[in-house]
Amino acid sequence: MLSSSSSADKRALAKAARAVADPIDALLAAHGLRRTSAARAVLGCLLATPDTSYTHAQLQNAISSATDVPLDRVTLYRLIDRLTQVGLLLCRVDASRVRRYQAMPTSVRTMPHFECQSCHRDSPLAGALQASASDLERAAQSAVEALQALGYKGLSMDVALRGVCADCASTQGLA
Amino acid sequence: MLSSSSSADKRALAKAARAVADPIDALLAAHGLRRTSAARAVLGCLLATPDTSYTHAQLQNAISSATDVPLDRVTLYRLIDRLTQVGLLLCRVDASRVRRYQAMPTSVRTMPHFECQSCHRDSPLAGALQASASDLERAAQSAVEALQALGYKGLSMDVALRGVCADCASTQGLA
DNA sequence: ACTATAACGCAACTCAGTTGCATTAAATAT
DNA sequence: ATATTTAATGCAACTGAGTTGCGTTATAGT
Repeated sequence: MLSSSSSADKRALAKAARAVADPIDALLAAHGLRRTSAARAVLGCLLATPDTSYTHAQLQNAISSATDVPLDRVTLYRLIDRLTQVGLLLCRVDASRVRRYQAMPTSVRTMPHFECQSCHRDSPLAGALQASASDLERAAQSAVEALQALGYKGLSMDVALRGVCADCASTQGLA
Repeated sequence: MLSSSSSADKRALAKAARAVADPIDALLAAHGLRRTSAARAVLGCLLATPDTSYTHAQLQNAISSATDVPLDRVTLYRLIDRLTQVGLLLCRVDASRVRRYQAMPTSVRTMPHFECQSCHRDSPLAGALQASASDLERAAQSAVEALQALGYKGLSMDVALRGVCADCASTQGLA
């Protein structure tokens, strides 16, 4: 009965309450991670800006300016690793070889992009390609669903076109 | 007439003959690059193994063991850059942040692959995903054609799925 | 053959990410 | 509630891929 609950019970209840109250704490607990201030800060920052990816440096900067205590470079690297391994974060390597992290998207959004091998610009595919892009997206969706049926978790798809853009192709000696 | 041809003419003819005789020399010349032994070696190696990508280290190793004179690290980096910029090579960054180079494919083959964020395995999508994969391929093909119509050259598409594979998902505390 | 310049080779450097180890703080057991 | 266990932190030193500067060599055009 309630009146006889021990202080241990009270603490457990308080913890559970906090975990339920804060969705971030709940997520951390659900994935077997400790609820540290650093983890809360990082996950909070990334969940607040879905579809936005940060490099390690950008993330460290964002955290440091938001909180008073800046967290260590290496600690952040390891924290990110943990969050990624349990499927809370999505990590990809961009064209300039740096990793970019973002909150794992809930729905599968595919934004095909083009990387020029000559000028190294990375542009989203839009305009004339809208039609093909939505075809791609539909195909991607069914691929993802197939994988989910196999037990895969936290799936995300990335479609990259590479080549030489029209600008670079015309200003170069090309075959 | 032939009997009056200067030595300069002879050399020019010899060059032209060699360029025609050797498709690699022809490619280099057509893209405004000098026909050096290093360029011939690299392009030859990559054209001999289409759909196979090499890291810088693998390429340097392959060249060095094939020829007697090993070429400099930096020289190889710059050579690769040139070949890529003119559209002869395709460059992509793999999951472990290293660049992989291969001869620019002639047709658009899309081989969707999956990168597990936990075990970091990179596996081609096959089996149950064959259907979705071919859908993807068809959609990719039309996107590429649209870009080609806009003047883009040497196009290639890369479809990457990321997430946590079934193995990792089951052996982890997951939500 | 002569010259201009692209390509080469070496040394030193940068940048993203990693490893080892001692210390601190969550989570769990007493 | 305190003790214990173990995950997470912070620091320093390291690694590995790729880059920059610069003097030298070899190719392309005269």
